Amino acid sequence: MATIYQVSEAAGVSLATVSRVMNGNARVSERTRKKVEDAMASLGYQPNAIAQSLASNRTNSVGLLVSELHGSYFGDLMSTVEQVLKQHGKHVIITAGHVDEKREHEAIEFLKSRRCDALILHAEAVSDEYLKQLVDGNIPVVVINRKVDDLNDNCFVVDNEQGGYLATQAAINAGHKNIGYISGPLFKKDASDRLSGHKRALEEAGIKFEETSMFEGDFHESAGQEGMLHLQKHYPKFTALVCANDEMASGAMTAAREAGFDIPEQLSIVGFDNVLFSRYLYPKLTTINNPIHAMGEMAAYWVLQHVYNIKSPIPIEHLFVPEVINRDTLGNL
Amino acid sequence: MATIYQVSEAAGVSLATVSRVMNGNARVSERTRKKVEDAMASLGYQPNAIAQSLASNRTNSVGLLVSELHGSYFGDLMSTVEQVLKQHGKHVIITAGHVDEKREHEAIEFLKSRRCDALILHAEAVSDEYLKQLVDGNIPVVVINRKVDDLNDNCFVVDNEQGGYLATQAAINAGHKNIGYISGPLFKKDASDRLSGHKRALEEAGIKFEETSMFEGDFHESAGQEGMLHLQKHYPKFTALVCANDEMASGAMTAAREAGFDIPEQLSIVGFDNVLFSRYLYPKLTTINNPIHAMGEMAAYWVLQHVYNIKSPIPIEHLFVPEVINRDTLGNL
DNA sequence: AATAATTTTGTAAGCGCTTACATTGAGCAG
DNA sequence: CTGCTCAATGTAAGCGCTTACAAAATTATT
Repeated sequence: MATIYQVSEAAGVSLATVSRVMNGNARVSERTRKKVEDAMASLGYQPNAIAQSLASNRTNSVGLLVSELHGSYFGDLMSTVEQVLKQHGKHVIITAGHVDEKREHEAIEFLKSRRCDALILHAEAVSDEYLKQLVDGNIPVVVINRKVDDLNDNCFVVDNEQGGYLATQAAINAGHKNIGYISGPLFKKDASDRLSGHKRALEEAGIKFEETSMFEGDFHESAGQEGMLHLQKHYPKFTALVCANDEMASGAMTAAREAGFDIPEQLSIVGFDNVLFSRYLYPKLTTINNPIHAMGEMAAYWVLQHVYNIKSPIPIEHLFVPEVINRDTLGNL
Repeated sequence: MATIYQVSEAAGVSLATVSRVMNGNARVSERTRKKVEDAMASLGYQPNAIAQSLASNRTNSVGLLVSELHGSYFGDLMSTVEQVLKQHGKHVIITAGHVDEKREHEAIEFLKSRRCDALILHAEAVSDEYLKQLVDGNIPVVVINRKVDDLNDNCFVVDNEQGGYLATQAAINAGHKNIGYISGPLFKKDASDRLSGHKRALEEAGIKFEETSMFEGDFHESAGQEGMLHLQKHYPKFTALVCANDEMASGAMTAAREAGFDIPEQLSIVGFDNVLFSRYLYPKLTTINNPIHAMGEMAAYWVLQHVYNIKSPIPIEHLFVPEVINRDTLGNL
């Protein structure tokens, strides 16, 4: 592997000059530039990014923490962030935190030890306190899908309460009065926000929220099935079911079908997130769009602007609005 | 950010000693180890991985190239590889090649410039020649899901021909004689292998392969819909449809439903890959398991063994066998 | 106690770059 | 032709570590 030294020798110039043509940040005469480029080409020279980083204190890479490396939600997020940053010559280092405090913490430490120029975090398990410390530290940090008090400028979130409201409102508008709800784990902010929205829509329509109409799941598919079973038992009069995410909606659909319900004729279902596979479902799932794509994009632009001084082509916004995606699982009563 | 120098000062020892306790590879007396560890803790010292890499010529990270960062197939692959490597303290740097020669090439160069200790590639667009060169170079490389001549020891592949054979055989065993086939793009080795398997099963059953029974798609969902339309027109007698991947099978299912077919009563469908969402489909897709999980695991173990001298807990194998996953879209005639 | 063997620790030379500063040399006004 | 300016290039220090080798401290051997 050729080094800059060999290039400088082959080109008959100094190290510094080679470095200059590589980085293009200082003036170099046309003639020497040519000599250096030729030398590079003939040696097949490839700069050592590690050495560059050490010397310049810049890695040109931003760390991205996601909860999982699979699943359409995170796939979307990773794809988007990578695409935007790569366009500007920056690279993404991805790690997974698996919604576990220790592992998230380790993943973040890893990114820091890797000297990422910035961090984009979808952190669910670490404490607000830790995140605040991080932001106060010497590395720029943005947080996706989580609102931390006093950290508004670093957070990009969808209005989960409004999303929950819209989902339930859609069901109400379709004439439903008895609406079951399968929630996410309520210790998670997004889950409890969505539930609040659900309750607000109910209240606004003059419908009383009944404890038995709700099941607290864990956002996984199986919780949808359990929830469906639970509701059939404890709240049998429901004609519509709002689920706090698409995975659980899918589970509920399977369970509903097994129980002999026609969807949406006998049971309407509304999901949340609008992940990619929601269109593969049959019938196609009516859901709430969680603009993860837009959030990822925005986070990437924030980093470009704040860390690399590349002006964002779109104004930086922090709160994203959800919207109803009408498909086939919500029927009129 | 504290450096090793500050730690050494605080602990009253030399740089070298601090480095030794960090790496645990040389003997250090219990007393000084303690002193150093205390100093580290009180300074909140975090080693600079960049500097470590430069000095040791080891990054403890392996590069992973996938075609896309989204999609269940790659999600699975990334997840698996990361999990295995992380268990052994190694990290994964993920890049996407987007099935484009130039971008794959750039992605690989990036990983090399990052001085990854090894590369795990799901490379679809670069040439065999390039891969051979890479393997001959000074960085260990393994290739997933692609068989390159003379590179058997570095390739991990599923037996696509056999998979294609099994898919069609399953349909034949269910009594079907007129079987449509939606292929992947035939310039891709896996697509043409699957088709060969399809033909072998047909031949074995004494069924003549008809050109009109096949449609060449591009592995995307839309190709499934197009293929379905094409077959209805040119090969209307088909009672079963084998698709070269699950995405296209999903598209075909949608088109079939729109055309009024009951699945599997009027039309049977068999997919290929067994990606995660195939179980979300309705009816649940009968498909061929593509052991991407096992391949990713194996590739990771290969790297651990060959690069880091960590013995693999399972014997290294290079050819993986596909198998039929019986679900609900294949019916008896 | 003296010496050898061994363990523990320190010294210093890099790893491959970037960059502040110094030097060189060309161009130009006077 | 001299002196000055400014663009082009070179020199060398250093980024934060690892590690070969040397030195010192400890333990074992006689």
